Amino acid sequence: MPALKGRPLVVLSNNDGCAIARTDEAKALGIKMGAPWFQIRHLSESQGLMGLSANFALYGDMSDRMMTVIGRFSPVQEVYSIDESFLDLTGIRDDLTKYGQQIRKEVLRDTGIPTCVGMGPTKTLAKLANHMAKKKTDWDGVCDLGSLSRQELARLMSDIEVREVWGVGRRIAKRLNEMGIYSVFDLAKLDPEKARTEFSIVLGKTVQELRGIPRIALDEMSEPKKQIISSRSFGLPVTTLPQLENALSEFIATACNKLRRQDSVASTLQIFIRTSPFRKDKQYGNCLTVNVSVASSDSLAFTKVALRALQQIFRPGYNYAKAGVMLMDIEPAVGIQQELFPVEEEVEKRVGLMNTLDAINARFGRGALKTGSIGFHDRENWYMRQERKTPGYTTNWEEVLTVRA
DNA sequence: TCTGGGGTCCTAGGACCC
DNA sequence: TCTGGGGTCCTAGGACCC
Repeated sequence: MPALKGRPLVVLSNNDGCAIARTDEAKALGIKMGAPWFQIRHLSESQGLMGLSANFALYGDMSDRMMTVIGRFSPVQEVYSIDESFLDLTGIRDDLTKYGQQIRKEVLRDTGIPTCVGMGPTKTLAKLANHMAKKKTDWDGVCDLGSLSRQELARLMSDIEVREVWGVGRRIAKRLNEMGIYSVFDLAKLDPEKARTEFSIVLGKTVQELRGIPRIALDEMSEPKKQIISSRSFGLPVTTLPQLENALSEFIATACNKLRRQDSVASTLQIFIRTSPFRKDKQYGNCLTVNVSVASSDSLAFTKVALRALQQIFRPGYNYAKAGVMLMDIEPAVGIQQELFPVEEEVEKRVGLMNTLDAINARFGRGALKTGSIGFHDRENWYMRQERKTPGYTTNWEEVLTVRA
């Protein structure tokens, strides 16, 4: 939102629970990643802090647009996350720093999104370069490590904490610190073999990547998911079985839709329910994993299984705070049932039914057509709170951005 | 009152096999 | 008294990512 530029602002998680994205201005107020909104809300009066509910449909759409623009700059692109993408720039003859500037310019022009570009001989170094591009305000958002001298690179790497390296999390950073390794440069000097034996294969690769030896391949094709999760924290405590049935049915619908979109079937379902670990109430949580005899992506079949499983683990007398489903043992849909089993008319009908369901929901909006177990009422009782949501400027006809001349 | 959601990879250890 | 060796598969849990 260009109009909000310069304001301290955070994007809030589901239920407006905690801050999951912060502008520099918000960071300057000392707001940590994951800070609960109720603890920082007072800053809205005193410091002009804004908190906005997450609007993932909008972010997903803007991300697609941005990735399309970036993809114009290389035949080989890996979309790594909602806001990051790797490009193979092998063979680019132009000055890479200028090339990076061009990428930034076009993304800004076509989507309004400000970006930074980092270049290096490995993915880990490119990520590091991107980090530098963000931090060094006089670099205009682009950093090509190849344009730096060895000494310059060493000096810059010495100034960055090892925790910033891609693949080094809190735990590993702590252990590295205990060995006297504090900066990125320290880590790059570590013997990769030692990193491998004393930590893990993964860290061994990371060290080699920091030394400029590619060990993490560029994944062009996004692989189909191996597990699909749909879960939510509830807006209010949930106590009854019917409410949980509604919620689980909706999660199944979401998860199975994702499964069908990647042309897969699953043969294992896990469901879970739990109370809030943050409350002083008596606690209960449980999960149940069920193998189904025939792998499918049938929402109705999975709903049945989920509701039966729920009956087994549900205990009355608790304030449930979260529930979810996970689909596992996922494989491609093609040829499984058809080859191993005679195609039953019933199965074919079901596949047709699911296709129709998806088509209707794509056209008339999510939830236009749904199973009876999801229900029409009670949703307010558990569905997430989103009191501070921005309009779906590009994803909802009612909320399309209009410009007045 | 109020604390997110969705993923991946790797490893160790147990079950089981011949 | 002595009690093999080598392998695979599965699962739970830990670590990381955004």
